[in-house]
Amino acid sequence: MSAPAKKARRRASRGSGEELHGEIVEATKRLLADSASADAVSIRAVADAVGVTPPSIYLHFADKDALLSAVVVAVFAELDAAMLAAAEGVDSPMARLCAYGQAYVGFAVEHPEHYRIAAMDPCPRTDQQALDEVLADSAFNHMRAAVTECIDAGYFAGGDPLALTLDLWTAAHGLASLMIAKPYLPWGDLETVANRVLRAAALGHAAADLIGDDPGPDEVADWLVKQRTASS
Amino acid sequence: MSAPAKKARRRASRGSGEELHGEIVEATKRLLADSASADAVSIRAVADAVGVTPPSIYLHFADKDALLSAVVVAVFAELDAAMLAAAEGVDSPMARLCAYGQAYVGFAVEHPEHYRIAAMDPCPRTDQQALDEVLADSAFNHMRAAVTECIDAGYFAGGDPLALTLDLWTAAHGLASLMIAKPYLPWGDLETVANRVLRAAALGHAAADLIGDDPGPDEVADWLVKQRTASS
DNA sequence: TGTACATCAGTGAACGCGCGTTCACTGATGTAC
DNA sequence: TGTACATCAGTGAACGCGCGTTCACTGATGTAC
Repeated sequence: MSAPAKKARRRASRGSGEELHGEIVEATKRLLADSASADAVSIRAVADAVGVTPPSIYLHFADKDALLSAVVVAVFAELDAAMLAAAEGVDSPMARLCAYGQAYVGFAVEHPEHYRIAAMDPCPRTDQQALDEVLADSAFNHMRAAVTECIDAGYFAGGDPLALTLDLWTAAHGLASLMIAKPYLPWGDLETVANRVLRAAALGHAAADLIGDDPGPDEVADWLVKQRTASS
Repeated sequence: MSAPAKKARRRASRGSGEELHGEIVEATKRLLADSASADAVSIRAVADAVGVTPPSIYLHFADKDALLSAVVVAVFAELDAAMLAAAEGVDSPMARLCAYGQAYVGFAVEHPEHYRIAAMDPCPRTDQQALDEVLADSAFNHMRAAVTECIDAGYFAGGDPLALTLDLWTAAHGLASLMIAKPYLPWGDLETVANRVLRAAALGHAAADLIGDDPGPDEVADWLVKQRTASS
C-alpha cells in the first residue's frame, strides 16, 4: 500500500563501494531473523531492505550462496564474541567451559534462524566446509582451549582434546538445535536445562574414564549402583 | 533425452484410490533421500516418479505440506521400528537405552534427509506439532520406558523421567544432526563415537545426582579430582 | 578557478525458469436394469 | 447375457507468481589539464 520503506541512500563515494557489502550482510541477517529459512529471503527483499536495486547485490557478491556464506561468517563471529563475553572473568576452566556452553545455547535460541543457517542447514555448494573450518575455528578453538585446561587440571583424562571437544559440542548443539526445531516441547527454563545437559556431557565423559577403558552399558550400570549404595 | 521413466501404471480400481497414497509417500521419501532439502523435491517430480500427472497428487493430499507431513509420519514410524529392532533381545535396561540411542543415530546418519525433514527442519504451517507429538510418541515413549526402567533399577535417581528422556534425546539428536550438517568433521567410526556420546549423556546425568543437588561447575570439578585421586 | 572527461556505483527492464495449484475434461470401472 | 449409465481416478493444459540473474544504461564523483 504505502511506498516501500526505502531508506534514502546516498550513493557511496568513489573508493568506498564496500560500504554496501556490510550493509547487505546486516540486512540479510535482519531479514533472516524473521524468516522460516534462507530460501525465504530473496535477493529482492535484501536489496529492498538496504534501499538499493537487486542488481547492486551482484556488485558485491557473486551470487546468493556467496551472500549467505558471508552471513554465516558474520554469525560465527558473533557467536564467538558472545561466548568470550560470557566467559570473561571466569577463571576456573570447568566453569569457563560451562559458561561457553551456556552462551552457545543462549545465542542459538536467541537467534534461531541465524543458528540454523550456520549450523543446521546443508552446506551450500560452495565449499562452506573450508569456510567454517576456518571460521568456527574461533569459537571451536576457544572451546578446545578450555577443554585442554580441564585436562591439565585433571578433570578429564588426557587423550584427544579435539575428540572430546567435538563430543561436548554435540551436546550443546543437540540442545540448541532441538529447542529450535521443536520449541513446543516442555523444555522448562533455558538456563536450567542447558546447565543440566552441559554438565551431564562434561561429567559423563570424565566419569566414563573413571570406570575403565571404554566401559559397556553393564559396567556403567554396575558402577552407578555401587556408587549410589556407597554414598547412601 | 530418453523418455521419462514412466512406470506403466494401471489405473486403480474403483474402491482403491488409496493405493496411490502410499506410493506417493514412498516416492517422496525416495526423492528426498537424494535431495538437499524438501524444497528441492517438487510435486512434479513426485508425480513423475510415481508415473502419474501432478494434479493426481491433489486427489490424495491437500497440498505439499500435507504430503510432507505424511512423509514425516512414515519416517517416525520407520525410526521407531529400527529402534525396537535394535533393542530386541536386550534385557538390561541400560543396555537397551544404549541400543535405542545407537539405532537412533544410525538411522539418522543412514537416512540424513529423512531425519532432517522430521527432526531438523522448521515445522510446516500445519500444526506438525500435534502431528509429531502423537507420532514421535511411539519412539519417544519407548525411550521413556527404558529410562523409567533404569530409574527403577537404581541407575538414575528418581524424579522426572520425561525431562531425563528429553535430555538424553538431545544427546542423540546432537550427534545425529551435527554429523548430518557437518559430515566432513573428523567424527571417526560411527559406532564408537555414538557409544561414547550416549554413554556420557546417561552417565553424566546419573553422576550429577551422586554429587549433590544441582551441583555447579566447581563442585563437579572437585568431585572429579577426588574420584580420580581415590581410584589411583 | 573552470571545464572536459574517465570511472564506476548503482539502475531499469527484462530474461527464462520451475514452481504449486486449478479447472474443465476423459474414459475405464462397476452397477442397474 | 447385454446395454445404458453414474461414478470417480486420473489427465492435459494452463494460471500466475516470485525467483535468481543479466545487460545495456545512467549519472554522480573525482581527476587532469
